[in-house]
Amino acid sequence: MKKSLFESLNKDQKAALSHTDGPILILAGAGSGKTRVLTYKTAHLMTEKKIDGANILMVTFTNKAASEMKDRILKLLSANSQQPTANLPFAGTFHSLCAKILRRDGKHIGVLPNFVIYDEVDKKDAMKTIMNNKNISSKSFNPGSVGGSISGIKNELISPLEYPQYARGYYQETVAEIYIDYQKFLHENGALDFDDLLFETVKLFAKNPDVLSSYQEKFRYVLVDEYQDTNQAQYTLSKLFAGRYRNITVVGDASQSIYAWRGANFRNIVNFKNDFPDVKVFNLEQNYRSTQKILDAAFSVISKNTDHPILKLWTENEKGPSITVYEARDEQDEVNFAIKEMHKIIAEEKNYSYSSFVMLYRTNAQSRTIEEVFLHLGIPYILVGGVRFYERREIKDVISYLRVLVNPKDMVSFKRISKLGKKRLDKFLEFSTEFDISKLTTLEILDKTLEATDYLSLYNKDVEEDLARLENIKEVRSVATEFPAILDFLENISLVEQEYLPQNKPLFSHNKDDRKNAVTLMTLHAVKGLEFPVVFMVGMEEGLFPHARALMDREQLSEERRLCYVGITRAMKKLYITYAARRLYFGQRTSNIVSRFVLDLPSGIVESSLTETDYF
DNA sequence: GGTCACACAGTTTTT
DNA sequence: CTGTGTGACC
Repeated sequence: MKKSLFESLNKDQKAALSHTDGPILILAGAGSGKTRVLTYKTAHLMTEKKIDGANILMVTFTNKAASEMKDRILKLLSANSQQPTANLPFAGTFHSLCAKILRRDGKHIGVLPNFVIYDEVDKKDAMKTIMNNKNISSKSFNPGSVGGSISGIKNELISPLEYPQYARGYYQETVAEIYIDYQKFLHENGALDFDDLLFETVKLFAKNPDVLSSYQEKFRYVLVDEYQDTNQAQYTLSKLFAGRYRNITVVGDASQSIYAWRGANFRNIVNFKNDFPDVKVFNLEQNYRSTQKILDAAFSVISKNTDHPILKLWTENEKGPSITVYEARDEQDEVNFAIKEMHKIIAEEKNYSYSSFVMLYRTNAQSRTIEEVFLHLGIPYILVGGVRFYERREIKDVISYLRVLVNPKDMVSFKRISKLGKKRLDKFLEFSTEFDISKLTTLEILDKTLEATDYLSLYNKDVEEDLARLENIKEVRSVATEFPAILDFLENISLVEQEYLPQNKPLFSHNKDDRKNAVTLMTLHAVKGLEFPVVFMVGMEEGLFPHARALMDREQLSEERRLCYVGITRAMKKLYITYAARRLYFGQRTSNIVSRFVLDLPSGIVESSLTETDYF
């Protein structure tokens, strides 16, 4: 590696990446240059150690993170004036990796290469069908929560045959029965759900040591990002991949584990040394993102957790302004206050615009009031979250037609298109025999389907809501051009959430420049991995954050605290914390007391906004 | 097969 | 408050 590249890293970062072989644990604090170390390490492996990129596996938790990694590695390699390398490392999520493995080798365990991937909506539909067949009322058993339970069981790698021995009580025993039928149903439909992608791959490896062996040979170097958020299945897969060469680097921070409710277990990172006793551990504790006061605030909140290790971050950055805490009269006053502060900052400071700000809340339900105030005042914003693009009704409808073309066994999709009208279905079935889809591009198939079924006539251009749906279908068409092979297309839309395109979202302005210049609104979960110059954390009240459901449970409270830590550490320059004395929640006026997390902030770095706010 | 009224529940959501 | 699901009815 070129000296200049190496020199831009600090001592700890250099140490962490120059150790290339054997098990390595990098405890990387918020804003400590984690992605940097991972990408440099990969570049280092390729250029210095002459490792073929094809022998390196990089696993991340989002596709966005994966493509960022790829971009940055490519840049590093070309900056290092390497010949354009033929092989770049595989960088992707566990799910996309497993989908690829199963398409190739799933046949050994009865997984056919044209399987479809069921998302949460499909899963719920499947669950309803099964529960109906079993005469289980969806009143006493909510299909969504049964699905969630089964997901948890699968992530623990417990099969339908094994689960009954763990099931306790009526609910779990019923889940055990549904689980058996659900797996059978998926199999009959040629479908896998997200959890199956992982579990089936583990099974494939368990039953076919030679297949496992071929992947172990291929992936001689394994790097796993966000290791604190791995579940049992992902943890097992990591160990399997690294089982032969033991060149495994895991990166993460227990304090940022916020997906326990989804099976993530931060103990996987805490106990990594039990799995690999000869592990080399590196701590990255220098923070490049935030002011000292923000780090102090974050530390004072997270240090109340005693169930996991906590990194003590430090920075060479300035101390910065105090944390502003504001008690609003109600939820509208809260947002008005935030906007007033934004305007002050924009007016007084250079280089600040609406896009410098993010407003973070605990629950999506809170976003509506916030949006209303933004709309009312005409402030541009981008709302991240809500209904996922590919789970929107019109998208699911259109995709279902395509899925049935590819996999006629898929009854969930078939049922869905059946509900779109008898005539439409007949025309579709007639049309489906007329073409050989293997000879057509995705876009051609899509357009022919839309034409044959006259699907678009369901919507009326003059109705605003319908117009948005038509726009969304247009967006699917543009994705279709990117993936001319129908199987690739279907896999992509299953595994890759569409970017948040402002035009899908209620936006104040239709002017292109204004779109970029917008305040971001999102949940605390969604902000992980991002940073903003100014962060507003709103609704800091007991019952909202920490959420009411977490109040009675130590572990859940600990996770809420980590979530708060994640929120605080997103801020680069200035942090605002607000709560409302009274708020409208589910149509009820409630008054909550201030969040314990606010009370945990050290008084020396906090100022109440009743006084003049202190800027930069 | 489609529509309407009513009841009811309502964290977070990388894939 | 509001989105979703259910059951009754045309």
